[in-house]
Amino acid sequence: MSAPTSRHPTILEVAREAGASKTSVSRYFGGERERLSPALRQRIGEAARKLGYRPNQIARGLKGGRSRLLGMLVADIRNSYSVAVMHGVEQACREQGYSLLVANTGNDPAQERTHLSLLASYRVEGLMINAAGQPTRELQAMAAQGLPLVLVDRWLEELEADRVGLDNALAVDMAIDHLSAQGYRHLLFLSEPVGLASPRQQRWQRFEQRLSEEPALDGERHDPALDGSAVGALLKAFLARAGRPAAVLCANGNVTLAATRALQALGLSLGEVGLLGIDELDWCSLVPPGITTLAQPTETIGRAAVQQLLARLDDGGAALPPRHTLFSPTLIARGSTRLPATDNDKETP
Amino acid sequence: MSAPTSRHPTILEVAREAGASKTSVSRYFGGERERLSPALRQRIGEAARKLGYRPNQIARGLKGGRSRLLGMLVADIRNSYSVAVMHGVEQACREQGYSLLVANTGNDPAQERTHLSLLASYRVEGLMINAAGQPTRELQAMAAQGLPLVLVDRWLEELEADRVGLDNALAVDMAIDHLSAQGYRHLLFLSEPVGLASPRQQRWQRFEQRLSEEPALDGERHDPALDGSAVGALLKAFLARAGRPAAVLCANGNVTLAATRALQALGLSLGEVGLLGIDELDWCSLVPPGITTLAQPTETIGRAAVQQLLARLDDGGAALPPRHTLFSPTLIARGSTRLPATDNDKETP
DNA sequence: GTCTCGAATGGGAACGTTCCCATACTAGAT
DNA sequence: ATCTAGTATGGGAACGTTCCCATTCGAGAC
Repeated sequence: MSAPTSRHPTILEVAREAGASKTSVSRYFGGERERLSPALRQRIGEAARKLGYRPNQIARGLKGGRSRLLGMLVADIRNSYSVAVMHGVEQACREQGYSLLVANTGNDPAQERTHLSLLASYRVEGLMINAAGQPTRELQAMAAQGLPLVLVDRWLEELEADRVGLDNALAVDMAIDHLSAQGYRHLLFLSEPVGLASPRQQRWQRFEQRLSEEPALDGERHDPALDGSAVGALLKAFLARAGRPAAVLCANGNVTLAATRALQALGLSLGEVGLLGIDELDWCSLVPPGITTLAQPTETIGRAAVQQLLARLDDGGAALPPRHTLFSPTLIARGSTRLPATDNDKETP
Repeated sequence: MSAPTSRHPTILEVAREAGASKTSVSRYFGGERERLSPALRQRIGEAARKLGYRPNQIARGLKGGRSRLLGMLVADIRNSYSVAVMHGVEQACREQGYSLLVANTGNDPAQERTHLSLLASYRVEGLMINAAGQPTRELQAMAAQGLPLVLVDRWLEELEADRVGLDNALAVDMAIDHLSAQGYRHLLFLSEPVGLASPRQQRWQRFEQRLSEEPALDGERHDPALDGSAVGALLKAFLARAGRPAAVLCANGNVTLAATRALQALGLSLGEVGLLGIDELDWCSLVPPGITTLAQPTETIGRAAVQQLLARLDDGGAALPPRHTLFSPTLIARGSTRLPATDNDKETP
């Protein structure tokens, strides 16, 4: 009542001011300016400017069913990979005239369900999902209602939906090839708990497969919890067991961080024990002698997700089969995968 | 036409299914369940579940004027400080039953204006602003329309609005006190180009003030562009000029990154040349011997912003004076501000 | 038995758009 | 002159809610 809110002007007020009808004003802002006579066009433009009119997206969304909103469900907004992808998504959205409604689930499956229905209630026109858990049922329901869905990075086996992400098998291949070429023979694959997260599963499996194919290499796989001292103990035991030259392949950025910490705590220098991480982080070049990484084209992945969504939106449910778009990582070789020259020939000390 | 979209059920369909009126269903979902008889309540609940009904927020927002949407304008979504604050914002929003519409301006003032009016067109109920440029005019207009505004971290002098952020003077004080206590005498304050960014200005000014008050200390201030080799050259020249023991105070995370790179390139070890950064980053403990930082309570800052916004929303424009909420940083002391024992007494070599 | 009151429920207008359809006018063809 | 087609414009219904205002009904007071 006492609010000093000088209400938003409506289309009707602009029409009155311009001596036109609301239909004409609607056309003016709805991208049909060419249909208006130059005189009317000008009058409307002036009136709108004078009143500070801005079309109400809410009302617009109600009538037309076009909310011009795209939703993105992010497992962990503090994860730099997620943020980088989101950045690409955001840019692409803007370029296409959409806004982005972001929901962060904090890796909590319960939150995930809540947020999913929240996004639905805003009638987003499409949804990008970086799943924390397995909200398959909910997503199937949404897909059945005709909502375009794109799974980003992580996917759900039972869900027939478009997917965008890294070519995980290729990434592991590149990692192993590089480590092998650099002279490392004993490999430790280190992951966060694999669980149901598809990228972790894929990287994990590919590692096993490749190792079984390469007689010159041997290795182990582990997926410890990253908090606590498990990583350090694991590394120590592995190095004792495996001998040299040994290297650690980190399945994602968090693992790289934990492994680097652990190696430092053990007083081991990078390179002498090889270290290669999937995901490039801004500090990887900083820790001497630099950590070798496989960088994901995060921005591209984000843009691809939006593009895929809009393609679905366009073809109006032509029920094309799900499309999977995979991207290749880029190897950034640094000192952490360079064996010290002097140690060249003492294979197993 | 051919779309397999099995339309969202409406309140009317639920009402029909439950043998009730739309008003009752509206009450059921509008948080007035107690007003309904247990029998009716149950029938509506069942009908809604059966049809998979979900209130349409768009329609809801139109009639009631309550979009249940809060907007946040972020200068750079890839900046870990911004993301951390955003995380707090997002959590607080969720807890209060709001959703968050995020707009990233990529530090581009033009984008900023565009996004501001975009957010306005979705009729967000409040706006958190982490400004890239100086959209004072636009913000004044929005504030005049009764839209609650909170400036986060960066603020605009001419704009009378609530502010939430770090106590920058205190941060610089703590930094200088720590460096001084650790035995450093020659200080270099390094910032990104100060320009109009208020936190940079405040830190910059406080540094000058403090230095003029402390005869035991001397120092310089610089704000080079971070790309290119300017930082390295600057550091080298400063160290030659100033003598030892010298330390660098980095005004934010980006600077810390650049300075660390530059010191490494110069072959200088951390600690021998002191390094203290404002903003804690996850790699600061990794670079030997660890980088001393002043951590901001980012999560708290984000939550405070939302809280402030909702407070304004509640008092319905009681025109209270703008409120400024400042938070204290936490010092995390590491090796980069510990002088090597042997160098204790060669003040100026 | 009538009156009053409160609790439970429902009808209808309004929110600010879009979009279908009607109308008015101009110009050229007949 | 009349008809046709096209262009510029406007009126009104609809989108799915909320919220104001009835209406109904039983219980207790008179």
